[in-house]
Amino acid sequence: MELYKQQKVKIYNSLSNQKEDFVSINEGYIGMYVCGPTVYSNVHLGNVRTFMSFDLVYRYFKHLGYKVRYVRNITDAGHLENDADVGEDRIAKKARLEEIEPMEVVQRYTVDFHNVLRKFNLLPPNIEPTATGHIIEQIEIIKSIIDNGLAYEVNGSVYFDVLKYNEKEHYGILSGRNIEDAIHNTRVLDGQSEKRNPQDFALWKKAQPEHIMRWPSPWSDGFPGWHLECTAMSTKYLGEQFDIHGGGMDLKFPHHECEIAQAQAHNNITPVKYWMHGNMLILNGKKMAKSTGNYILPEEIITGNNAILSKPFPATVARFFMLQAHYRSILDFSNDALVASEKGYYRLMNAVNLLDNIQESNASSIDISEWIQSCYNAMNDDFNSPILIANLFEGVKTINLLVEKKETLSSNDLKTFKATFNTFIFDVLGLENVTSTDSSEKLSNVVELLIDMRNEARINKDWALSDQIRDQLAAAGVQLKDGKDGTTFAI
RNA sequence: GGCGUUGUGGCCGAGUGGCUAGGCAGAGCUCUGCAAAAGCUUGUACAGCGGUUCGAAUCCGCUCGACGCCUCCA
Repeated sequence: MELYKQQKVKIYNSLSNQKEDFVSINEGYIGMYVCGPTVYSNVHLGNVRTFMSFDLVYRYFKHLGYKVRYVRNITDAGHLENDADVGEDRIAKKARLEEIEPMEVVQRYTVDFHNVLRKFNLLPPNIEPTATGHIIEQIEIIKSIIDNGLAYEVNGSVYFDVLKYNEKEHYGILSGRNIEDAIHNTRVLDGQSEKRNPQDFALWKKAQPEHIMRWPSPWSDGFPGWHLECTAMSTKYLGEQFDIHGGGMDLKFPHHECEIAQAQAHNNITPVKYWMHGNMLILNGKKMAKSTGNYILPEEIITGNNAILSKPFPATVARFFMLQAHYRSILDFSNDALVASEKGYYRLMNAVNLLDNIQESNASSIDISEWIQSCYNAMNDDFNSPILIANLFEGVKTINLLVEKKETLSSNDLKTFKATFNTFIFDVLGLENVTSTDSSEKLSNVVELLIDMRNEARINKDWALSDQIRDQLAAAGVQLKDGKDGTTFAI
């Protein structure tokens, strides 16, 4: 029997602001859409956190035996710098500044994005569509919305009529706003706006003559509005209504609100059953954002090449750090927190490495089924990875007791225990087992030699010499670890 | 100003109306020639003020603070 029939997941649905039992539209299948990056610059660590949160969701559903279609888009057109009325396209701007083709910008940062996510061990989505690859689909949706009387054309641009839509539907259903308040709070500043109301948003924008990113349409040579691509691509690959839509908290309004309105205006059905929003990664008490310069690049974690870092960290340690917080909580990034996580991470991996040293017994002295279910319970409760990790550390204690033969497991129990421990750490959390000793072989040989010399000195009870070797190695940054089975070292 | 989230012990970070989160650091113990490492054990907490309750850090109200969105951002 599939695991998902035994393990019932609850998801916090942003639409209802409460945890709901997850029931997929088609049993055994899940359609999931996550808003991807706008590829106009390098992704920062905050971006990575959001995608990692949904990587966790994807991995867990797969583990439960669901057949998941995971779609995550690449925004390579239409994302304006300012509001949908006046700003410059982010990618076009970057291309202008660097004097390269917009598609070169897109290519460069798409490749970077993939490289970064691979380093952090995120699984690729099943479909990764681009906005520019779906211009026709977007135009068709605009036509449909115009036909339904919920969009209007002005000077070659098409806008969504939010007020008209709001007469029958609730614009603001996701973000808990109502349009009347918004109208009262809107600053009326640009008199030359083509929009009937400031809340209206662009579905199609006519391109200025100098604008090089342009496609033909019934209204003008131009480009699609940012919100539209997600509606077009999610509808195309997941259907008019699908299970899960995810993204960063900052996309809730207006982006996801607009998606709901567009899809409803187009198909007359609300597009998404469960909306999920990952929270922000903050740095220096402020949101990480490229636009403010308050950010850290994923690469800088790995190289240590950032002023706030005391040293480099393996990517998987950063992953572990982020998974120690729940995806809906704001997470505060700092060097100290990362250092603390790293120590915990190595303790966890040390236990993983000890698993093979455990010997099976005739009978079990502990009940592992309860522990296993507690791991599932953690994940079933809105993907609570911090609780799962706490349970895994309970498992670490158990492993140490088993190694010391203070507890015992039968052959079957041991097999199940090992499999569960490994599955949650590597398949579900997506951690990788790296060793802290990544020194070169030469250095390793030299240290081994010194260890041999020290051990000889110790046999001769020449403590002065043995301590000198140990302490001077320590001063050089090489730490000796005397164990029962000999001496090892760490750098 | 509006909408929303949030305020937990030295630090990071979970959580529930009454029962230990967990990690790091600290302390004690085991091991060791000493030390380190490793393992085991362990203390300090729920912003403030009211209210509901037999009982609240957990529910409600107010105050103060922080953050996000309200123009683009994962």
